[in-house]
Amino acid sequence: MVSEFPPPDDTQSEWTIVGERIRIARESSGISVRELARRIGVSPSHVSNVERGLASFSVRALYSVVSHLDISMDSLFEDAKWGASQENAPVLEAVPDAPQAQRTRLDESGIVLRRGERPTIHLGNRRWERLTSGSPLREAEFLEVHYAPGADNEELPDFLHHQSREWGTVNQGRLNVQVGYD
Amino acid sequence: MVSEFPPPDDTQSEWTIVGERIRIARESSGISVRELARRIGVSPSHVSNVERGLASFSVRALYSVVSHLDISMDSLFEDAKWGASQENAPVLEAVPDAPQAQRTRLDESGIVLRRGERPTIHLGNRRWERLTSGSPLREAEFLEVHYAPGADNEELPDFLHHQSREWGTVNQGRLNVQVGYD
DNA sequence: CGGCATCGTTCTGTGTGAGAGAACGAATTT
DNA sequence: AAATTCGTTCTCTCACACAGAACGATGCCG
Repeated sequence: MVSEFPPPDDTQSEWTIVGERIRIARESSGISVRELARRIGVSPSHVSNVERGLASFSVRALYSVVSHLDISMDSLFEDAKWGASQENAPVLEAVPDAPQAQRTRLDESGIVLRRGERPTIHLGNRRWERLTSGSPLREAEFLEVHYAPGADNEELPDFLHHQSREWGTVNQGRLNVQVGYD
Repeated sequence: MVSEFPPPDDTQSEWTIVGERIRIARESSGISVRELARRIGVSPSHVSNVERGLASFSVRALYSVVSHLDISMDSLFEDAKWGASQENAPVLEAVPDAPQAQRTRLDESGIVLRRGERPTIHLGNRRWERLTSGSPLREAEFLEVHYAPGADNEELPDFLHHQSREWGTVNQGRLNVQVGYD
């Protein structure tokens, strides 16, 4: 058999790492290839091949996998192809009395946001201070919110209802929270 | 043409909502079907069909979509099939002086975690108080951490290096942070 | 008005890869 | 030594992820 040149196959590296992560997650759960296959409704051979980067899952199979292994889809693909953002992150020390040069690098990197530099939104009797730099669209936002006494969110327009999860701690005072909306 | 019985097609509902969300994200970006198709390397017709739930993306196409639209994979599938957890969430008021019955429901739901009920981990000269209930594996953790003066993380074992992102605010004192590791 | 883009959509058609299923050797267990 | 169970390695096939052309609308410009 005449073997063709191994095609550049830029997806191979991607699926290889995804497969490895699935294997890690599966073994962490302490279940076998066959058991996982049974749960997600595919053949054991297929699971085996995917985990070794020789095959790939369909979206519905992948969805089933992450559901049963209780992991997130994004965690499987994070830094798979582009990323490396986390990998070769520079090792920086954010000590308060660091040399000026390093302080600047840290500040410019967006890793550290110092008080007084916080992007702030004033909404009537509320004040929102963003505690992180970077895009507010993706990932997460981290906010410090100040409500004036008696302030409320009643007049929130509908389009500010967003699909996401929120965590919060009350540092001072007393907060009435309505969970859910109709 | 003899049309077959429409198959139960339990994936249809799933892909329908995923398609809708892609459409919303695309239109929010202000780009056309053709433009998105060009960027992710598929035909415009295919994008159109996927957005209307008549076809589905491969994993690599989907990965390309979320990369270009700057959204997360999980956001596309959240509550798509199982969930509804967010949708029909009960509307509850967590007011401090609420009737006892409602207090109990809120506490048991895991939505509210009151002070004194926090799961706490003592690690030598550090104290970690979890501010959320629920599984620490998935999603996010929200912690209040107390370091004794001079305490550090030096002796952290390797396996505690985790793939995730962390945000933090320093409420009191002075904290030396090392970003990245080798 | 005609002409030209560009929009999203509707067809028909096809190549590939997602996945099945049987059989394998190696460990365990009885 | 028979019977499980493990992960793996084959071969084969059918669905479906996609392409590509053509469609009717809409809008723009002279």
